[in-house]
Amino acid sequence: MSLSTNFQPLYKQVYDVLVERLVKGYWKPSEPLPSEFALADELGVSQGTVRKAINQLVAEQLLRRRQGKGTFVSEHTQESSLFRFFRYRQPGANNAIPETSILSVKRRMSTQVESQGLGLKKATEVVEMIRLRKIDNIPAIFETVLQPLTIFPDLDKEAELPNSLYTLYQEKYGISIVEVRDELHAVMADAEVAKHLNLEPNTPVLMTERASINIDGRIVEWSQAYCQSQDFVYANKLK
Amino acid sequence: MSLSTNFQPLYKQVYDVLVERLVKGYWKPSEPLPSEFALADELGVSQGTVRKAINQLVAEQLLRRRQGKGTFVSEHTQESSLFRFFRYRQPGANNAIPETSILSVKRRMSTQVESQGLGLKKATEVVEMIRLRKIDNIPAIFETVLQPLTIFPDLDKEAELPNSLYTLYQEKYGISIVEVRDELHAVMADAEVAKHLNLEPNTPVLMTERASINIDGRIVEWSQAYCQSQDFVYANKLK
DNA sequence: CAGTGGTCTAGACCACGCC
DNA sequence: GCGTGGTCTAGACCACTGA
Repeated sequence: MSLSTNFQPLYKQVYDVLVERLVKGYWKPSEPLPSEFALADELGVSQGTVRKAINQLVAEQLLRRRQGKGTFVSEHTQESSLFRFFRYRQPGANNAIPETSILSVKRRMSTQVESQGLGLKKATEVVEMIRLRKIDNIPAIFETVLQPLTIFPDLDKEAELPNSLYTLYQEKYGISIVEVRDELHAVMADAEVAKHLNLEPNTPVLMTERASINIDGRIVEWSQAYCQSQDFVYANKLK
Repeated sequence: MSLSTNFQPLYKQVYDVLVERLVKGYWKPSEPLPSEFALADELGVSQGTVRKAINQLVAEQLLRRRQGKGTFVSEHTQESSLFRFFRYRQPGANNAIPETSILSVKRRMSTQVESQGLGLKKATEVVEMIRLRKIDNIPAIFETVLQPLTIFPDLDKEAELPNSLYTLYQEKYGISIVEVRDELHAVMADAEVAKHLNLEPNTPVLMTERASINIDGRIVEWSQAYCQSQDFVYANKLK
């Protein structure tokens, strides 16, 4: 493989090759990559250069390394992806893991707002999932998730929908979520939200709009979630 | 300098030495550090090891490097610290910079909630600043900021309070904020908040409690901010 | 034990900023 | 031209894993 045609640093070219292979599913989640020396030989660079590219992918959590064992493609396990992107918890608490129940799944066309949230100019056919998530057995989040059928064909026919959808995305559709973008609003709970969250009408709730980004940079999911704000907060560390 | 007494990797020991010097103000913001080779000589390690430690500090934004010039201690300029930690903006917008006006400054003892927010077991004497921040000339955020006087002696006697306090903290008090922890709530605007944000009473607003962390790991500031949610959102990217 | 990643070194050359 | 950081290499040794 020739790497010398353009003027990016070698390690960046190696990085790009690795990302491309990950995107294309050349190595599957939880599989090991070849060793640093093997990759270095194949690509015609030194082991240190491969290491630098791999380290960046580890920092971005696309790969994991274990000394003595090897370098592995990250899996989105239930717990890791919940911990990583789930921000709601009791005030001061460290972490929370929600239980999720699906209220409905159907196909429909996206509205204009939703299309825009998905980064599209035109309406597209989507799967709409409505879910209720509980934290410590308290109804916490009432959520509508949209997935374009072009990206997730026949997602609505899945027999089992897991607590964290990202696991399913990765295993069945080759989609690895590497980033989410949230916008938070404070709104009044409407009758439906209040009912599901067990609130008085006209209680303020947190509303999060979230776009989820695949490893290849596309928005592949858009959701709108209402979280009751009596018992829960959206916690965020900025560095 | 001997680095061989404990069992941490060399680069980590170098990192710790550098952090300690930064905490103690051995090098001031915007000053250059010695070159990699000079540091390597002084500490008795190779240049590559120093580089690894410095790279980590660059990733944490405590240092900045410029090829051909040197390595510099980050300054919290007005703009950079506003961009870095200011999360409120119009939906879909990329960035916003607020204008800030100070409504009041006084000394008092912290309440129990505030002491806890500051990570303290007992009440302490604090400066309380109340500020109103506008975005695009719209009153957006009504905010109460608390600083312990033990950390910021005579802060209430400052003649000029800048738009971003972090600049002042760094220049006058040797405090460098490296992390903030936010908890977001949705609450009803009370009469005072509604008045300042130009809202009808009983409008839902976003309330953010923020603890700000110094380079040495201490919480040095705690604030509570009410942001109107008609025009603005709290935007957050998670990776 | 062999194979993996983790650390550390020494030295080469390049790209940039400045005098 | 000189000094800085940026990249790349080659090789040594250590620490962990599993057969």
